[in-house]
Amino acid sequence: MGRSLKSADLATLFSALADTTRLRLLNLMAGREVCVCYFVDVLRQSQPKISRHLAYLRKAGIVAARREGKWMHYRICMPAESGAASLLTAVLASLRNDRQMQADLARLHRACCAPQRLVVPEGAPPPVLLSSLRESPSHP
Amino acid sequence: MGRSLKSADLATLFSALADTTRLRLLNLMAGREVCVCYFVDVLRQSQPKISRHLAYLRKAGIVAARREGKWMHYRICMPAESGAASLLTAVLASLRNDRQMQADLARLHRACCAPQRLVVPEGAPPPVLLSSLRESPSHP
DNA sequence: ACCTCACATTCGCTTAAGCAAATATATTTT
DNA sequence: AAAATATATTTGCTTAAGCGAATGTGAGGT
Repeated sequence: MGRSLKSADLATLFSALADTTRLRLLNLMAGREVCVCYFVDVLRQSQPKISRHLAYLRKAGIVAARREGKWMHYRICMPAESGAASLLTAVLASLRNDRQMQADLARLHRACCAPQRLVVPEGAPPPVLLSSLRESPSHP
Repeated sequence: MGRSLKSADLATLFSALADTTRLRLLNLMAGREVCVCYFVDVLRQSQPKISRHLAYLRKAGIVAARREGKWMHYRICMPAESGAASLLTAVLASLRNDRQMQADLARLHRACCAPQRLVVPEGAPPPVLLSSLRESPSHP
């Protein structure tokens, strides 16, 4: 289990969660690894905006990135601190009750399974359920 | 049970939690009603600063106030929305693992039980465990 | 080498948060 | 009614967040 909680860490975690776009991104990443182009397609927001929020999450240490050729895959990276980790888990559970979050997930699944309706670039690697992968969080 | 979650509400909740001073205040209010003068004494921060953060929590709807003569008592007011409520409960549980939060509670108990060491005004009503009280949240 | 694609970062701007210091308000005391 | 007490709000300032628009970067394709 992780070190004892520092309240400053908790405040930082909550700052990272205090934005609807970032919550939507985390919701899409719950249990899977997602390529940036899917975020842009599903949330219908500009690519720089998505990238900025992903960078924010990365700096907060709750998301990790993996490069695969031209594509960048993001996934949730559970905080080492156990209290923070269980909180984040509770947050992800709460998100599942939100209408918009459910709609986002539906849109993500449509993007993966109905290639003809894609705005996503051809050949983009679809989201993959988390199982493999054993890398350290990227801190650029 | 509360209405279905709106992600905007969640982001607002996290904004309210994204500050160490406010987390310390919430920790002190966990399970009891506390008079402002105790916050000032325990946290050793200026009275206007404490009041500002209490106002922030009140506007976010997670804290309610009750007046008793000169004194104002604050208490946690669980959000109607069930997802937000269980999240807040999880947060309060996490706070209990924090060293500083534990020290704050110890200081609060000392302030209540050792009147000669008080910086708190004479005759200030001590924190009371939540049981009675049935008022609507104050939205000034 | 050059070009394109997928993504990241910077710039300029607007808005909000946080602070200390000062001031205002409500209630009790005298 | 005046003074004192407990708390709240305002003011002025600094810092950070969020956005769109523009620009930079790294990997593949030709």
